[in-house]
Amino acid sequence: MGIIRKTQSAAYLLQEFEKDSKAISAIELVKRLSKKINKTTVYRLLNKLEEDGILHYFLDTKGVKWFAKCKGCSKSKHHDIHPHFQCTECGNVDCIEVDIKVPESPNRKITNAHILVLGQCNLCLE
Amino acid sequence: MGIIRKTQSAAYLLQEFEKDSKAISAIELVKRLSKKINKTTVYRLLNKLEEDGILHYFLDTKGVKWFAKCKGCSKSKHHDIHPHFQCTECGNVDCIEVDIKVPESPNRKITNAHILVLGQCNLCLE
DNA sequence: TTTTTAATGCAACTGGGTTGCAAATATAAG
DNA sequence: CTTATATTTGCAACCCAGTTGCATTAAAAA
Repeated sequence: MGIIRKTQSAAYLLQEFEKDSKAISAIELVKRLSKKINKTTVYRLLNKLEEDGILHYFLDTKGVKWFAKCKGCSKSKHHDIHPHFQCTECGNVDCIEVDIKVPESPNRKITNAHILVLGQCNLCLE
Repeated sequence: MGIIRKTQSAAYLLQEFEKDSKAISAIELVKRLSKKINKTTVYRLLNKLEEDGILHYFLDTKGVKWFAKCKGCSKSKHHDIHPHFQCTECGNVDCIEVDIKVPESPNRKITNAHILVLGQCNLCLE
């Protein structure tokens, strides 16, 4: 897999990530694009863009997939091991641009970590 | 909800967590107990035990639920904010008994964190 | 015991995500 | 520009972890 053709669908999808640089759930994308792109195609594109290092994804507390633009990732390796924040009130998700030190653990070889931070976002705090 | 009756089903379920103190996926529990307890009941018991602070749960990389015994949690509050480790080869999951400092983040009130550490376990390293 | 109330089993459902396959579309070849 | 080739797309049907409604059963209270 990999290397995407310049198709209409791919353009529409990437456009959504240009608007604002926030994370978007797959479900939300399927809804937003439902008039232009088929659900199946949205999921296939998302997976392909992830493989190519254009997007990265993670799961929220419900196990739902969220996608966001990568910064400095390549097809061969994702460098996006940053934490993600989800607001427990409004459900919005952001990337937290912080380098994190993956916990050490004896007798194990640790290669990655998924960190989801929960709380209230600035909008919901007021 | 809360406060469980001493039923056969609950006893069978808790017995599984006595055997070894590892985390067990809901799917695995449903399988193991399929001859004694109905799938629906397993899920209902798990949720109830979680509410009561007997078990805690978290999601793995696929969004599947895993449960493990709590240590020092109460009905009113879970204290299990420790990381969990999942082996990318065999899929087994363990609790990592380490206190972690939840990342700070400006303009947000952070209350919790889900940390899933990935890598190879001691058995799969050999 | 009998009554009350919570727990259970069953079948049907939910919903995020995937698959098979034929039709459409982008790119390469001529 | 036209045709050939290969990737994408849409559709419908499917997968499967987890949930819900409801009648039945089994704890615990009276």
